[in-house]
Amino acid sequence: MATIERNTTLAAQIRQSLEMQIDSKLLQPGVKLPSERELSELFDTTRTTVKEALLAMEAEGRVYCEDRRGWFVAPPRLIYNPLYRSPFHQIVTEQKRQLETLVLSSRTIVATPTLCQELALPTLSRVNEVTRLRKLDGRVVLLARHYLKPERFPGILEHDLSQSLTTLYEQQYGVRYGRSRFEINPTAAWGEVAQALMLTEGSPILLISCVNYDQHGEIIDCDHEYWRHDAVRILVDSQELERMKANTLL
Amino acid sequence: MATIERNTTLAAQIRQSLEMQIDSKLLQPGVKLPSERELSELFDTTRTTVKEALLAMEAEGRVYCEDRRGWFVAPPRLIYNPLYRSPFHQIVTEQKRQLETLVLSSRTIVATPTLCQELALPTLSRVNEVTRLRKLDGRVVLLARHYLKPERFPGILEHDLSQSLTTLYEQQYGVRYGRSRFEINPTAAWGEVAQALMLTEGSPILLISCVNYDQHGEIIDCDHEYWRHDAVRILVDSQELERMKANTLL
DNA sequence: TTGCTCCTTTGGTCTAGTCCAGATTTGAAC
DNA sequence: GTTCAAATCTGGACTAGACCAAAGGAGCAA
Repeated sequence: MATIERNTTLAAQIRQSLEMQIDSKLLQPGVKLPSERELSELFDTTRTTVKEALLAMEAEGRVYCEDRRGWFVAPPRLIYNPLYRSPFHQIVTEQKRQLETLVLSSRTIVATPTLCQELALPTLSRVNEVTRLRKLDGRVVLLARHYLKPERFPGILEHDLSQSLTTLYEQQYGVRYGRSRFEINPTAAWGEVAQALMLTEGSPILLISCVNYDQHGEIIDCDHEYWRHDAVRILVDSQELERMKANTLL
Repeated sequence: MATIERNTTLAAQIRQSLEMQIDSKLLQPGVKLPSERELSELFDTTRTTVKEALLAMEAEGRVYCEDRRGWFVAPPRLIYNPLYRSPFHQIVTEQKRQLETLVLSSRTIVATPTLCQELALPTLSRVNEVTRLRKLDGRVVLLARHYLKPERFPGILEHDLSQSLTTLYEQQYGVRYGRSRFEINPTAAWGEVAQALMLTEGSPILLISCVNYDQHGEIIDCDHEYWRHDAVRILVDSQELERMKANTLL
């Protein structure tokens, strides 16, 4: 009766073996695994097969890979509610994690057609773009690009953009978040995004696009958030919106 | 127009080449690509390299693979709002797509610890499990498992479960959806899930877990939805909740 | 038509390498 | 200590195959 159908493939055995090590805490989150070459010797096989096992574990979010640096045990996912527009720093610290923000660039650009549509702008409008890289407990997990209307936030690019934009909006411009809208797309990382997230070109990522409105229902800005897919779990509760609204009205 | 950028890698060239064919509509959504062997001959390379290109395109949602059947051009994603609990059939037809539902199993089981927590049940409770496979324009895209409290829906397993559960709840039991809560996890497909979705073990998928409440705030049921990641785009608008609530109150 | 085999095609799994580019480390010069 | 170049280590890209299992089609029989 208790015929445990052994997963026959070699890659599956490697996977099980590594998972046991992780589950038993012998391999702690963030710790580097032995190199693909070492693992292939250890399991008496080739790099190809080891890689296959690692890719499947990566898809599940058990391990992650940093380009040419190695494979690591994945920490627990950050729980994230894109509707809940509180300062990101707060979300992170509430979960007892540590956040680090790097401003990669901030400039004024001509909006792409997609952007014009998202921000309800006429074609060839200029927008401010702020690109920031976020690290969770020292690990790069998110590349966020914010796009804002220049006339709405004059001179914002002169401020320190490594702090919370939410706070900056409110304190410097008296703008507060109201409702918002978001979209989630599982997609692949290319070019700058892949580089910044230390991913190989074509790796699967999660793209979260938010459009945010102020207390008067006017569009404030939008974000394109490129997440390492193993680093996040999206959670949305329709009841939480009640609380949010209460806060906004205060 | 069609500028072939000199992306260095061979896999990137194959990708660009295939993408051009798709973009130019020479390869229509749902059409089968030549086999990996044929492509490797065509591009004068090996299956390994062709596969690398295809995997990257799959991650992006441009193509998809069905286990031992071949590679196909991916149709547009279904836009889906997990908070908006209208009959799934309706969501699909509104987007001019065709839905097919197969009931894979319906039975009473002992709830797993996770399930007990989600449904706020005491340990070792029994729940009804309904497993359904959904096809979009003939293609398998979603495996959904519904878990419901038996005492809440006596004899429900005797009904035709290929129709809308929302409608069945309302018409047979007078239960209507109120608020809900959902979670999105990018993860990997194993065992039955992989088989049902015609995926290879360890392929990346999207797991959407919903907990649904009735008009009185009592838990009705929960779903575990295993989506082919290329088939769906999640869209949530906090304003839409206003409309929803208005509907519920009527 | 229905059911059944058998064969072909397909991707899945795996071997055993090679060469390359970027990241890291090491160690010597300053 | 600091700086910088060289050596080493890592995964990325790629070759050229092999065998396997499942899907699908062809053809035959009831």
